[in-house]
Amino acid sequence: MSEETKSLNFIEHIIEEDLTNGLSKDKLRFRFPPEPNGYLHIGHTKAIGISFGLGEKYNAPVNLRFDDTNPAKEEQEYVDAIKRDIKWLGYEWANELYSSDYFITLYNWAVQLIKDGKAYVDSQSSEAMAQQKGTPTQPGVDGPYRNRSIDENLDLFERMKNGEFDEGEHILRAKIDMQHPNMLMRDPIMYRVLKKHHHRTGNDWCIYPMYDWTHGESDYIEQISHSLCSLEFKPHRALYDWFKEHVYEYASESLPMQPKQREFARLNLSYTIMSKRKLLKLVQDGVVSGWDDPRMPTISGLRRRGYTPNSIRHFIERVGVAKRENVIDVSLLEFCIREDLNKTAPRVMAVLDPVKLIITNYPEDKEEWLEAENNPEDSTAGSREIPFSREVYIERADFKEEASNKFFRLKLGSEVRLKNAYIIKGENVVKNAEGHITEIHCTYTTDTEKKVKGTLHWVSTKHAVKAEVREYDRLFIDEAPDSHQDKDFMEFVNPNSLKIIDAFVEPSLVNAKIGERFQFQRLGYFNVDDDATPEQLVFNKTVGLRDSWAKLKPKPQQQNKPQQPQQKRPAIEVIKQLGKKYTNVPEAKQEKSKAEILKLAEAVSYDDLQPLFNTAAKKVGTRIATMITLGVLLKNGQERNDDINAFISKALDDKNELLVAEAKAL
RNA sequence: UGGCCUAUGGUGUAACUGGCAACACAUUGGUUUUUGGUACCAAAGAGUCUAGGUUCGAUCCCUAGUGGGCCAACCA
Repeated sequence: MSEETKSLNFIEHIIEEDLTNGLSKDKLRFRFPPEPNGYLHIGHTKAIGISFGLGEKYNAPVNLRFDDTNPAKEEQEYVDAIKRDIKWLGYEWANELYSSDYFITLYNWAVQLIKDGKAYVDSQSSEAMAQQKGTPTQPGVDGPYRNRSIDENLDLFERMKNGEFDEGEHILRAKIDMQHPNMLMRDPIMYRVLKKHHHRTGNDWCIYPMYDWTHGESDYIEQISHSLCSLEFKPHRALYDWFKEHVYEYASESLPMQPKQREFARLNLSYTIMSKRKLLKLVQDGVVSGWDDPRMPTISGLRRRGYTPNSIRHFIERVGVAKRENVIDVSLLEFCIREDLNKTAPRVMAVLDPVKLIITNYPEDKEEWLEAENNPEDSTAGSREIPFSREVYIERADFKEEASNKFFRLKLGSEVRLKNAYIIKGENVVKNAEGHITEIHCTYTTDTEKKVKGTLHWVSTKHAVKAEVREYDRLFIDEAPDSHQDKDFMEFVNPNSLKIIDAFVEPSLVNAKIGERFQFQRLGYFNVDDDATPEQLVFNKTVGLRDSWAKLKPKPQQQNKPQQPQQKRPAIEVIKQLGKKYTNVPEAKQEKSKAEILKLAEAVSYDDLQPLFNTAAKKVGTRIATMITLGVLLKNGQERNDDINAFISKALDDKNELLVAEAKAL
């Protein structure tokens, strides 16, 4: 197989460069470092996909490291959920590790740093420290404890560790530079006292290391080669390196690899929020049923909704990796799940909004079991039998008493196919007192060969199985609910994001098991929800099918709008465009461009052209095109004026021969 | 009154580090079809934020401007 040379993203470029500069391939090592304080969401899958994807690409180990340095927020429940979600996505970590595993090493290094005069104990209030820290635009000032003696620092720090102080009394900070333009370098905090129970270390510790001190050193201990994180950590890099370089002095023999932190832009999805804190609020306020509510952008939510690991991995691949802020349209995610399910999901029939259809010339007591293909995309999927009888349900939207011939479905007097069954013809309707259609009467023919425009799905009323179908709409009505300074994201919650439908499904579905995915033909993809029981089927609508009919429908109302004729671009614009590349293209194309410009020039007025006389000297191509166009205008009777003469004479002095030649021609 | 990052069709990402701006989604036509699905074919859509500079040649390198983002938690 010829490996297709896929273009590399900027991180892969960095790795390739390191490799060519002598980094041995077997030294490559990555990590995914979640804090166990919430559930993983679709945004995390980007980070997961990048690090684990790199691991797969280079056959390098990827550690799963729980960044568990804040016992106030972290729980075992989240650890378990995160592991389950990553496994479900199909990734394997080399080692399951915890930052808390390194508490003792970190502590010893911190003591070394104190001994080297690189860290000190500060005993002020957090307010006082914030004061001294300055602002992004104003430098900070040194605090009163900054020059404590090493011995005092050592003593205080040990007593902090021993639990002699309350929270907030003392902290340990690195001694860097209170005037540094990067605020993170203004003597950042390394340790704080926290008398909390930790989900792994219990009550062993009452001082806990901060992120910056822990994260880079954990990377270093694990000998991670490339530490990838999102853009907001860019300012942390200076500190990451500062700590790393100092610790390297203590451990370079046993730990020779110095990790590199590199940052990429995180994923944003339209109509979605990605903040753990805000997702937690949706759960706590009961807006959704839990972290795994099918409307949630969490991995567990997507899983329950019916998304496949494959579809999510493809999505992440397509999203790409770069450094600029981005908003991905949800339609890409939907495309990815349809793409996957189209190939794999068995087709079945279900009617969500039923109306009874009676085939008057079909015997009342007759029933037939007709063969139905399970998946036209998969020849190995086989077929099943579905029952047919005189009375079936069809979708209410599939019938109109009369309609234009754009309507391919059932109407009175015309024919349509019942999928996998017969061709029927609409004869008449029965309505109740309110004029609501209660029955559609039709006749059938066994000639199934003939061509008809439409095909309907159906379920035999006698054999139909009741099922609950949950149809979801986006959770937020705003494209970026997160991004309004003046409004809370909760204001944009869509009140109608869940619709519960009593539906009829074909009997083959009675034994459908939780998690199984189907295509309800002509409707969309559905999976069996966790709430389903042997007595009550429950389906989630994962995503609808693409529906080009739905797009046609709203048209009649807007028909009156004057048809905007395909606006042709003004000739002068096209000329500018041709000109821009003029000097870069091969001669043959140049001639073609010139011919085109000559033709277009006929449609150009002097007023259009005049502004181009001021084109920057550098833009020779545009000037040539302008010159050619000017030639046409002059030929057609345009009189010479000062502007024209100045433009031509300036061109005559140019270095570019083409331009000079065109100018001479005038 | 600062520092850092960033700017390419509607969206996202490319362009082998300077050589006719490509791919995917979305859009619009068409063909096939017992799913108005799928598949296939085609079209349209940017000349790369602006102004300078270097160069035979700039999306790419340099400078300045402008727009967007991040940075002042004993959070990660």
